[in-house]
Amino acid sequence: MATDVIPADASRTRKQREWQRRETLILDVARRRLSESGMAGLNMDQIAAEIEYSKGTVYQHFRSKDDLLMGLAAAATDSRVALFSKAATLPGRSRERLTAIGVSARLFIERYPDHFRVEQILELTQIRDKTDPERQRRLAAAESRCMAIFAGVGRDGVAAGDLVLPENFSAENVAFGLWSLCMGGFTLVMSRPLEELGVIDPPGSIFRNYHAYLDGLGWRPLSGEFDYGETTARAEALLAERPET
Amino acid sequence: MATDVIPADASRTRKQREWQRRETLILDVARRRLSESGMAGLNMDQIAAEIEYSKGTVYQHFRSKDDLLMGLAAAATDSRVALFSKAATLPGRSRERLTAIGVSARLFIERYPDHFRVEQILELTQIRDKTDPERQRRLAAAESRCMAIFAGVGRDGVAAGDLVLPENFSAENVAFGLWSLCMGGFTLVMSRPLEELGVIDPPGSIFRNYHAYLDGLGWRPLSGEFDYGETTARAEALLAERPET
DNA sequence: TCGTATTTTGACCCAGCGTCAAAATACGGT
DNA sequence: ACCGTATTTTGACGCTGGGTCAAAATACGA
Repeated sequence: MATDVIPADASRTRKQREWQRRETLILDVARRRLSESGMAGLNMDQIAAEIEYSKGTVYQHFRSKDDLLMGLAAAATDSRVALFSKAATLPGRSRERLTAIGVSARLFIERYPDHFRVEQILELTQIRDKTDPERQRRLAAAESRCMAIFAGVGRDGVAAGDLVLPENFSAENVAFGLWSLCMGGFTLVMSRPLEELGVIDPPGSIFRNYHAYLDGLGWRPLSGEFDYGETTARAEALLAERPET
Repeated sequence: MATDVIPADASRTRKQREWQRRETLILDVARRRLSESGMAGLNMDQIAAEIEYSKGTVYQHFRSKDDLLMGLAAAATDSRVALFSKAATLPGRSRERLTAIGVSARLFIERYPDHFRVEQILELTQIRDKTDPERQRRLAAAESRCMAIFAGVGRDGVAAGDLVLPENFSAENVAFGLWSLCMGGFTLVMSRPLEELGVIDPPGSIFRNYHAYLDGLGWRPLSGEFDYGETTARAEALLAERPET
């Protein structure tokens, strides 16, 4: 009976595929719960029930609840990196590409609000222990890639003479500034009723702040001498493709 | 025997004082634990043990663990407001006072790192329910005061002709930008090894980013035409007084 | 068909939050 | 000084939810 003899290799991969599918399933369920009802709503027993496997099985994928959170963060950062790299391919001047990255930061939050929530939660929950080192490594690598994308654009700007970096200020420092502005801005927008405090159009304001900062650094062309609205539209078109999770 | 007849009024206040003392004690212990070992290290039983009262007594001050966290946040924001208001009194041009506020944001983190940690944790932990409405009100009021301080400086800047606000952009929007920059910046500094990612002198970079942003808005005098180093030194001197908790 | 390796299961342990009836204490009146 | 009432404090207890592990189920090869 040759039919029931499945090559060990194929069997292995089929199993691996199923395992992978299940891991994704766990992450999806966890992400939804976390985003819907916060940390309080994330419960290992419920996750197990929802995916129709036992708790022990969940614990074979993730060694602890924290590790599961870390898994969510890694997935989130991966999708962010995907969006960023795409944005950085926008044809045009360095600051236009930077604009595209800014747009992608906004799109990231619009498209994957759950991922952003997770990133935020991880931001301030000192986890690190009790989590799989491999997952930690993956997260760090993804962050590193984000930085590298920025730094690349920055170097191009310097090379083209559009940007002159101050002393002791690298392209990564600029990235740090923009990152602070976006992260801080979106965090505040999501956690507080800013309109009530007198802030007009907070989300739009983030974009404006982004450009004000770049203007302040003297990154040419300045927003007064260029139509970044058009650039934004092009970036949105570029990033509209492939709307998958 | 008139001596054992203590006026009801005095008795009441003595009790109130003791109660207040105990509340402060609880908050101090909780803050230290939280800052030292994160959420995992914050434990109602241990707090009770450490202050040498029973758990029930702790629960008379705070209706839940979340409520205790909210209490910590309120205390943190209060001390921030104190620092901000002081900073806003620096004599000089509007942007100098803004510089002083920036300095106070840094000092806040240096002086009360525990408070900052707490604010961060609260930032992303959806609590609100299960907490005393009065405490919520107090927290919102303190945030509102921070905004008001900024907005006041902004209005002065506009009045003096040092700042021209774009359309649909209020002084509060500027505050929002600076707030994002500082909060995001300090959060990143505290949570990640930025040097490893290529960022030179992250804390100093926050200050530079702050001024780059203000330059971008065209808030005069621009950093190229004024010695804000001197302003910073003055602000530090002003804020050095009264180093109490 | 059977024995071994692997995977899955869920009962179980325990930490920790929040409750509440009982104990302790304070206080006012006699 | 004594007692009764009001207030405060206590800690045992209930219960939820994270994490473990021996036993059951399943897969696989001979």
